[in-house]
Amino acid sequence: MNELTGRTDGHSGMIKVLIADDHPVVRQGLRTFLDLQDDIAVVGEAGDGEEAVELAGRLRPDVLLLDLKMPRLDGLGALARLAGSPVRVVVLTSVSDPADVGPAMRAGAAGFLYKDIDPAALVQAVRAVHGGQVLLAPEAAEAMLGNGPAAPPSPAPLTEREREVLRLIAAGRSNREIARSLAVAEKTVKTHVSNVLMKLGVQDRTQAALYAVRNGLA
Amino acid sequence: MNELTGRTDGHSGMIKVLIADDHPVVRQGLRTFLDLQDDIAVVGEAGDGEEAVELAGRLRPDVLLLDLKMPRLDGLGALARLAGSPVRVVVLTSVSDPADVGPAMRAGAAGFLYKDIDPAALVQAVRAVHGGQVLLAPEAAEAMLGNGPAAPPSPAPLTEREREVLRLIAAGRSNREIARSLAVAEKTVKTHVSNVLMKLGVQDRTQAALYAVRNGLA
DNA sequence: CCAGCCCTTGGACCTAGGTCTTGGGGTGCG
DNA sequence: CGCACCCCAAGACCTAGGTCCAAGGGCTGG
Repeated sequence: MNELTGRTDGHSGMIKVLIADDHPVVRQGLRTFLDLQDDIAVVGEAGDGEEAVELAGRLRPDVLLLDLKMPRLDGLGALARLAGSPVRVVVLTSVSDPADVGPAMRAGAAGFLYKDIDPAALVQAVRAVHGGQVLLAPEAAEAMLGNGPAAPPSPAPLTEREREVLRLIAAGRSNREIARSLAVAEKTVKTHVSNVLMKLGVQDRTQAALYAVRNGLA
Repeated sequence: MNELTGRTDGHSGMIKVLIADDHPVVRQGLRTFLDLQDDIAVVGEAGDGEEAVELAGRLRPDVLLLDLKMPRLDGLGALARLAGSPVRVVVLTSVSDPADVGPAMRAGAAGFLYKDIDPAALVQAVRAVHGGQVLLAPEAAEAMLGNGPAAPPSPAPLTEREREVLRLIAAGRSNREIARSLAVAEKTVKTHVSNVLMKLGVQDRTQAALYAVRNGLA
């Protein structure tokens, strides 16, 4: 929409930010600091993931600063529910658990930062993410690279049989039913399913079904 | 579109029929007989489920006469893949296996008949189905009623927690992940999932996910 | 205060789903 | 011809998903 000047002009380009953290003082701190920037407007605060998802839908912020550890619904859960939403989500966590990085990025986060970040850098980060960039704290980046390329679902071509199986998965059929429909052993179907999962880069049949319907392969 | 006179007029209301059966002589028999009717036009023939799905998409018939036992992809499989298609599918089977009726109807069949049907009755059936009716051979009807009301997903209300779990299922998360996100034990999640499946009237998480996205609960 | 609902957890149990590995049957190529 | 490669199929094996059953705590309304 607008260029990446790192700073949009006065009023029309205000970056709307939503803050989600279960700790009120953190929210307050972030809010007052971010509001000082004349290109950023904090439009809301959420105390848990549930609220974050709800407010993200209503307030339509450009950027969501999201804590991971929260009651009711945590950051990862909220992230999952925001799939497909236009909001740019920046995970902002205190505890540095490398195991969270992969799932978060795979779930569509646009950034992964730690709370010890320099405030000025955070502001820069918000602008960068709003501009379309993805950015990771150094430690997070390391964690990502460590466990391999998590998100390269290289469009490996499916074989005829595999497409067939995928379509039936997307129709909600069980392996047994698929086997009957294709007149092969259930074991065979499992093999095909396994290959489909690998090629699509997903972990189970449910994700495969979702993938299929979203990409019109249904 | 047109009234249910049981017989649409001359040329504009021709009922386009596609025949799917792996036995050529059966196809030939059906075709010649149906083509004698001046309100019915057989627009194509398929020798297996694969072909049936393909031709249904290309020829856009009004009615598909579908055999169950077929190579490559059987009737049930074809039916599953035609979900959402406007084609009215009439299952036309030779073997009378009551166990097939439920799945077929649940998969969206508009009719379930046996091949020993009186030809004149078949023609009537094609017209009726084209007119929007659903009809079952007596034996099929019995089989349906026998195994309970297969398709009354009475919209039992989900509890707050259950909706939450459903949304996460629809996001493709595993029970373990959902448990982490909601900060509860995995067993708890399983209980919720189980309840959701029951209330939605589906058999597994994949179907639940599909249900959720289709009904906008995602 | 008790009844009833919701949420939670646990244990025991069974089955569907997935992974890994192997082998047969094409087909293309040196 | 022999080799390599791919698709399909299938057996052995392990794990996640789901069912059934039971029970305790919190909240609400009669």
